[in-house]
Amino acid sequence: MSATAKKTKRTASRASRRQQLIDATMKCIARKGMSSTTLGDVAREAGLSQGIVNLHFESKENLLNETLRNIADDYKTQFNRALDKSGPDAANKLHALMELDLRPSILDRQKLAVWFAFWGEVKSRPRYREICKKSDEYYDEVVCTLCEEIIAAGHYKDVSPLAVATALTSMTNGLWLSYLISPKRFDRQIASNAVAEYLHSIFPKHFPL
Amino acid sequence: MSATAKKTKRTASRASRRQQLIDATMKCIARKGMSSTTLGDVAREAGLSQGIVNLHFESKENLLNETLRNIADDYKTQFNRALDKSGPDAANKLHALMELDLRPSILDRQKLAVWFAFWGEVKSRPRYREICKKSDEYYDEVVCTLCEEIIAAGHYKDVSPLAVATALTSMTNGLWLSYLISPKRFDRQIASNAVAEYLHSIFPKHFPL
Amino acid sequence: MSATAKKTKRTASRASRRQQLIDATMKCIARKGMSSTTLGDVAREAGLSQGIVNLHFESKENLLNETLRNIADDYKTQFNRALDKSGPDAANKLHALMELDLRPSILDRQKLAVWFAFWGEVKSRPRYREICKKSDEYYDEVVCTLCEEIIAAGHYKDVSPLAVATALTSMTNGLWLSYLISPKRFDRQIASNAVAEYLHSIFPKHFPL
Amino acid sequence: MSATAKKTKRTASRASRRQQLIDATMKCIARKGMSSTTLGDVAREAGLSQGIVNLHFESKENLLNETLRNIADDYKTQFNRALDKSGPDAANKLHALMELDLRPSILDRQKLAVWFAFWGEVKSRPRYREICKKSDEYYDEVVCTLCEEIIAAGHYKDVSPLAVATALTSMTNGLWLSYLISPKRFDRQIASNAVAEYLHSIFPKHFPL
DNA sequence: AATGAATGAGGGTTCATTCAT
DNA sequence: CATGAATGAACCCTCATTCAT
Repeated sequence: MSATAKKTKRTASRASRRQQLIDATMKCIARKGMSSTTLGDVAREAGLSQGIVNLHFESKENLLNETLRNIADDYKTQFNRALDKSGPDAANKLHALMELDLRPSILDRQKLAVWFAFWGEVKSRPRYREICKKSDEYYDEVVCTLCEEIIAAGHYKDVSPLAVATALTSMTNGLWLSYLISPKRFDRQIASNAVAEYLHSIFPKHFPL
Repeated sequence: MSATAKKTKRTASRASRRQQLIDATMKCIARKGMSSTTLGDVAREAGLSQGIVNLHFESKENLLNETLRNIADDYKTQFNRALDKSGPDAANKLHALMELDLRPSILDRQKLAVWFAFWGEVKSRPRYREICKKSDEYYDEVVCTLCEEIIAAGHYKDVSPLAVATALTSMTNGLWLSYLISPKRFDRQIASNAVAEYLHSIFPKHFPL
Repeated sequence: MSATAKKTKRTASRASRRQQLIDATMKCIARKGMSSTTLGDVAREAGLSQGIVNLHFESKENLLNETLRNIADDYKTQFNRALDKSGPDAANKLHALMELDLRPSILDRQKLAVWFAFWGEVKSRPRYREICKKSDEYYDEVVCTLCEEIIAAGHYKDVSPLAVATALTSMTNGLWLSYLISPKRFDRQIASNAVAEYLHSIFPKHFPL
Repeated sequence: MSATAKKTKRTASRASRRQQLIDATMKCIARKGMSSTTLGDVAREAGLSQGIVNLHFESKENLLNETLRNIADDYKTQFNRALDKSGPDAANKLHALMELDLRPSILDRQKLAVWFAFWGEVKSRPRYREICKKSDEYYDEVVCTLCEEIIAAGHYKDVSPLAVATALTSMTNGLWLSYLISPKRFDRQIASNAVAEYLHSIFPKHFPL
């Protein structure tokens, strides 16, 4: 085996070990909450030894930052894939993005617990905000642009693309919260209807019932 | 001073000390985050001594529960007041409730930080859910009922009250999150417009632009 | 009421309050152990308020010293009474003293728990030793003198009064320990027999079976 | 080094660290008393760090239980060795056991302080009783059986083996207390004589002066 | 790279003591 | 004399971090 190959393998191994630890972190946060999650818990969940997190992440703070980055990247990937897979039509794309947020791979209680765990600390930890800032702005821009296109195409009067984008984004975030807090009362169909009804009432031509 | 007066005073004093500690707790959570808030921080914030929290709340867990209950009661009071103050008209009431959630006394970054701090742990601490459950159901019912009344009054077809209520509640919750995460990008006017636009498009007769 | 009467009454009241607190202390030590007994426990047991012990005893250390002194005085009183009540005969007196240690007023698990609680700390708290020293020496001397008288009266050969006194005192102390540790296995009759058999075997003429 | 050897070494090391901490605990109890012994004291005495006790014993309670078990095991070992080393003769064995309790390795003020520290709390901590129960019953049985054998062999009339066993066990326990409380007044020779004299007077044929 | 024993700072909590009432 | 709220030192315990293996 060449030195390069070796190095490659070591690197790969290192990356997968980091991912393994991040996965364990998310499981722990979902199960025990952020404030009760210890590095020992994470190591145990990963089936590894006590000191392993510091070995791979230097500090707990860093592990948490990377965990947030990981979940944010995960979302971004799905967001872009949803955008790509849907046809070129703006309404189609917008609908796909809204539905994405209700898909089981996103509307997943474990993942939501992690998101809200970070949001719960975001005011006191600006770093968390920084990690998500760019993507958040990107999502807003995409949604806003789509709205603009639809408004232009449909000649909708008195409709502010920014207001609609704000409403849509807020709505899905709020639905996440509902599902996180009371999963039993939550009904994915009703949530979907709520979004659909909203889109229909704002853009009736593009979103027929 | 009579015995009754004494007792009343002692009781009042005890209650106010508890409130003082709860206020300090909220400030700390907002400033340092839930996972970094220690009882020492709370005591210092309140200008009192180390052991004071355990003296009045027995445990940190209990302090946190009471803090959540306090902020939930605070919201409930404002909710009911908004309901009472607005006229008897359902649309009026609904509008008042939506505006309430954007009023500075509610859309306050410190309070939101506290709300989200608790929501961030709600999955792993069912107690938090229990504390809010009843009020949450009450709010949902009120909003849903108002929607039903408006739908009946306006003969709106194809509008599900539950879907609208869900959309509205989710929207304000989502707006809270936006404001918490990026207060600078948040624009209260746009938020207000987003809600108004939605209400107008769903119930045009009741919510003219 | 005259000033003197008042003073007398206050003094008496003060003494009885101290006794009340000492009694509460003994109950607590018996129930919870010395290391878990707090001044709060004592005050609660006495049905009084938190700060009461410091008011009457200045410090916990002082309360414990006085408690030991109290239980020691109590024993001394009973010891002397037993000595007085029994006839003038030395064997009679010796027998009375031995039986005293098995009487329910002495062989009482609560009292024993207190004695042993203090003995358990005696090595590290010389003050406890000092409190009991004089009486202990007095008891030893009395028992030893009685043995000497009996030996002289019975012309017992090869019997050391000091050794017998030591054996007797140790025996009753050891029986106390047995009763404290395993009250169910302890049989007062067997204990009594053990002492009687010993006395008989050493001083057969004075202690017939 | 093989995996087995490693494991063995790790295990051994772990066991010796526990023993080191137990030894430190006994020293602290003897020096400061049970109620003043803190985990910090124990760690300092062992020359290790604060958290070390919880690392190896989980809790203070557990450390104390293990300390008692350790001292009880230590005694049991010496008891059985004394039994084995003495000849097959019952009187010999009984004498060996009595002498054992006066040997410096047992009649050691530090060890006695530990024993009495636990006995001082035994009423409120049934666990302590449970830890010693089996051995205590074993000792009683052994001593009682030896007495029976001697009684049978010597045709001693009117001698209850249980009473003698009780007397003997109590006596040594009582002697321990004397030594603990007033080591200066205690005379090992007198103690030994007291026991010898008793054995002689009860079983004259088997224990000549 | 990985382990896990060890560290020690800092957490929640207890409690002897003080003090205003 | 008595109360009980308040204090703050010190306790037990946890846990992020280090380090020898």
